[in-house]
Amino acid sequence: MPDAATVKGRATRARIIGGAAEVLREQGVAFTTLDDIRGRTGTSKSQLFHYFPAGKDELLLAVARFEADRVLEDQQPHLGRLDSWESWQQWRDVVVERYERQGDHCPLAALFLQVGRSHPGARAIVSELMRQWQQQLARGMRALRSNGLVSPALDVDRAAAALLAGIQGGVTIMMSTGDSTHLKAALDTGIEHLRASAGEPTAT
Amino acid sequence: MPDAATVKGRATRARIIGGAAEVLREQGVAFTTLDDIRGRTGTSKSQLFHYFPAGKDELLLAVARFEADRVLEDQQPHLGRLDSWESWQQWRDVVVERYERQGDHCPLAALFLQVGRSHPGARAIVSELMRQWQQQLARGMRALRSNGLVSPALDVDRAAAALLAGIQGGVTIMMSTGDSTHLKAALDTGIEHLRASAGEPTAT
DNA sequence: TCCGTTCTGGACTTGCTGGTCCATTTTCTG
DNA sequence: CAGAAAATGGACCAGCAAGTCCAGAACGGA
Repeated sequence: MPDAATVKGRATRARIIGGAAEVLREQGVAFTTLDDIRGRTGTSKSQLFHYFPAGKDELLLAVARFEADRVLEDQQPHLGRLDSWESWQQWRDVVVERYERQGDHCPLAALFLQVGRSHPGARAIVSELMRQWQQQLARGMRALRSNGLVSPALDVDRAAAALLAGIQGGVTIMMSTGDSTHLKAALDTGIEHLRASAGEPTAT
Repeated sequence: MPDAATVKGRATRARIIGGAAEVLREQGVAFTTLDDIRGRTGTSKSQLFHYFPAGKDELLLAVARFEADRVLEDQQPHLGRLDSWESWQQWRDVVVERYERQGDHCPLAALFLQVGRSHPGARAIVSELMRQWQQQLARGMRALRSNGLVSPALDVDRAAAALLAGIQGGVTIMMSTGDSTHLKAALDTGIEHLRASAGEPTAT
């Protein structure tokens, strides 16, 4: 898997992935050529194919992995410590801020569509990301439950799945409309749903 | 706007759009060429450019419009009559069924990414669809409120935005993972949230 | 220092695909 | 029926972008 046998080689490979990620965010997958990536990363055609022998698809997949890793990292440390209402709120703010900054680009979605469902590796990346994300949300909900902040009857896994869906959809809609209202609504309503499950009255 | 001056012309144009929509669903935008569309629709190159002078982008945009129109239509008449818990449930089932049938293709998302944010018309289509969809959900919630089924304090617009986000995200996740769990969770949790706002106890 | 491996540069090929063009047929109008 | 306008067929073009190739430079181990 480590496609470089040398320190220098690994550095180049990393530079290619990072640079490609930049270009892809700026131009979108559909409008990015290998030459664009070559230009940005200061590499030559042969380097691209040296590190990604299978060509463009392999490179795109590597970028997808790279981006997927960032997604959860960017939400830390908050996502890992969802054990109080304050920490949920902080996490919520970080998510909103992160995606508002990202604007109307979702590198992952684009990458996925380009590489295609046919490719075995593409699905795995997204599936794994979603699994981990949901798992962390569920863990936070269980922490709340341990602290007696939400009802023991709450179906944690379903609530986590719903919240995750809301986030994804909020981001999707923001990409299309440029408006983060839906993302915020999904997050706030989701958290509110947790609060309500504790019987705590909800202030709108 | 009506780019055809003749009955025959309009028919051909419609055939092109419909056929293109099929091909795009099957192969994905990234892998569909004008020749594929030409083959499927039994037309010639000159016809394609006769009805869509601006070329491929214009055609894709027309298909996007076509697909967007179907989205809400497919949810009728349920989406228009969300005035009882039963009707909400029916609508929910229709949505799940529709997207499970559609499988892992979201023509709109793909189209949008391909045509690009740059294109002025692309955003408008999606924005308008989201606006209408959310509006219908909100109307349904107001109907519930009129019938005393949900709390008057419910922030209808926010709840509708959150529910819509959940649906979008559920579909997105399903496209990536092939699993409709998240979509169902989002729908069920959203409806449950409405129910809870009425003070009605929630069965899990 | 020497030799094999890795890394790099960049010219070149090749196939595809969007788009053009014009001749021909069909349809509408009066 | 005649002439114009619309619709159609399909050959052709041009550019682009992915991928190939090989020569040469840098590097690492003995």
